[in-house]
Amino acid sequence: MTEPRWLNADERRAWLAMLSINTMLPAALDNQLHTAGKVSLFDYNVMAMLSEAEGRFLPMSELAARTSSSLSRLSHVVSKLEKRGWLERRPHPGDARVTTAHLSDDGMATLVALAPGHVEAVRNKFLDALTDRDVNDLARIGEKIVARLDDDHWILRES
Amino acid sequence: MTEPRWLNADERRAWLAMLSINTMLPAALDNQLHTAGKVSLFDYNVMAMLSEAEGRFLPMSELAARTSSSLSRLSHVVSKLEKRGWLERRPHPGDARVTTAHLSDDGMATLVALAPGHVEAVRNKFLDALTDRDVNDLARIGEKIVARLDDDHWILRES
DNA sequence: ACGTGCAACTTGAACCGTCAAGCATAGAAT
DNA sequence: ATTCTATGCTTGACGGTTCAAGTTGCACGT
Repeated sequence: MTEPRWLNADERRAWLAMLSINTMLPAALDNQLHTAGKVSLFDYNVMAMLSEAEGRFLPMSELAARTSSSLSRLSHVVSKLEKRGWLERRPHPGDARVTTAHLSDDGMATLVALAPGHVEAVRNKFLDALTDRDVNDLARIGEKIVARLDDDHWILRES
Repeated sequence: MTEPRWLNADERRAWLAMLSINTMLPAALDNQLHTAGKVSLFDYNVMAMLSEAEGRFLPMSELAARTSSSLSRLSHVVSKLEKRGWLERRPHPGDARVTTAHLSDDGMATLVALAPGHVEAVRNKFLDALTDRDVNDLARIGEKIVARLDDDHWILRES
């Protein structure tokens, strides 16, 4: 039981900024997406990840990994999006335990319609605050943090 | 209606990392705090902000600003913490519209008990991934992003 | 072939956050 | 004085997230 090492000035600045960003940034983007199309940032992301996958489908667990979410959370959301006709669940041919989520044409159309406004918001609320150098530094630092939280997170595989 | 500027490689890396951190980091810290004392990261933060204030109290709106939250969210949480005996609401002497939230001795004791484990988790899940230089860069970049989201956010006042 | 364990989900309940509405007070305008 | 607008906050309903528990199917050892 030793005395904990409290945060120094820079650590505190970094931590408080991170904390504020964590609540304000998703709120701002959620807001834009919700007024543009009654979709949350998470909903959007689920569909975006499917749209980039081969054949526009992924097993639930892979989709959960790519959205950094729990399987439970994902399952609820997929049910919701399925009711709207944007997604479809299908059994996996090779393994009866796995369910694959497929992005429907309607889902793709919705995503395409929402994408420009969303990218604009990402720039407006986030990237436009930064220089090219900042963006590069942030990518490097951000990936280190991701690695710390999950050492084989999918975003670390590509680069 | 011009073609939107899609993200380049570094922008995409920074954005995806930010997105993953936004979901995984609060989850990890929430987890630690919840198993240590049935408290959420937000609950902890509310109490921490009060503990650092003069006299251990703040008006609701100031507390909302310091936790980057809506007044509504804060009000619900303060009610919850009040029921646990950690906080107390009092009317403001000078302005009958404002309510002040006071951290009780019990609340302070709870916070003191939780603090070492929490700081340890912040280091373990976040700061330990970074060099001193990274921490400094992140503080600078993070504050730019915060400024973009709210140009007179309280964390920008001190520095 | 059978049991044991694990992996991939799904579900319902409890909890938390957001949103829209409402209320009381303060301050400004006339 | 009286109205008008803005500020500060609370509340309840709704929808989303988490948590614990349960189901099904695969893989492996015996």
